[in-house]
Amino acid sequence: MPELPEVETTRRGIEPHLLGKTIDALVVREPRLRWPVPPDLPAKLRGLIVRSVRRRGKYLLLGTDAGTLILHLGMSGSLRIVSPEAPLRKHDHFDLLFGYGSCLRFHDPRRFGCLLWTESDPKAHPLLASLGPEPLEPGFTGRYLQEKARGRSLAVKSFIMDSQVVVGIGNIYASEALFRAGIAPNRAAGRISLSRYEKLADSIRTVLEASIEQGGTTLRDFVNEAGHPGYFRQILAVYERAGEACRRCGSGIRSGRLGQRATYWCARCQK
DNA sequence: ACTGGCTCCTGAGGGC
DNA sequence: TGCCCTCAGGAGCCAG
Repeated sequence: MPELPEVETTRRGIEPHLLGKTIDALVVREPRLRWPVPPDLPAKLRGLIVRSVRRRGKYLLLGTDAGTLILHLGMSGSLRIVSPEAPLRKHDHFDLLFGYGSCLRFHDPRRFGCLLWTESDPKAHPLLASLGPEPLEPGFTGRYLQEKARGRSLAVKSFIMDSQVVVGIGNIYASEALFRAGIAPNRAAGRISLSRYEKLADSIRTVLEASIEQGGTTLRDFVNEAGHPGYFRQILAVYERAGEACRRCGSGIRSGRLGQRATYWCARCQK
């Protein structure tokens, strides 16, 4: 399930195949994604050159001279570079075809992903306008987190999964980062000290960077642009390890639900 | 202003 | 072998 590391892995994988390339066609087989793919999009894209392949949070942004494609992988989406003749699988919802005979193919069984288009500054698009800072960029600090959490009673895990607080942290990395920071997931966000928030900001950076290095985490669906899985799963500390021994203290990893989400933690290491 | 709950969707896995 | 149920989750949306 794509979180920031999986989207960044995808971005890095597809970028060299797309930069400077001309879009020949967009072929939409299933427009019913999270939001419908605009019906006039194929006509708009034909002949445009991809000038940039960027990421904002979990959104991929393909920049052209006329506008920007906004793409989200939802929770089961993946993008692969394939030959246009590659056999179609179920749930291959659209192809972006390039003049040199290559194809960016979107696959998404649950259709929570999206493909949208904006001709204005993408930062001003409603989906992107209220996003919080990037966790791997300088504005993201423990002080920022503590400031943002002031007076708030919700659980710290839900707090760091809120894209208006910080982007890119989904259910897997929220549990992992809290374990590394030694903070219990249900602790009220507004009642955590500055020094512990500094440790949490560090843990978030560390866990995201480590996962990007491993090519992301593959639990069920995620594959990179070449169709290969990511390997971060092998070093997950708590996620989907209920009942197994904590790698740090040996006691059993707990699991439960918090804000309708599966949550994993070590009761001895996290307070 | 916050917070928690619901919703979209399909496939996997468990129980019987 | 097959059916039914539950769960997985990103994030917008809405009610309280």
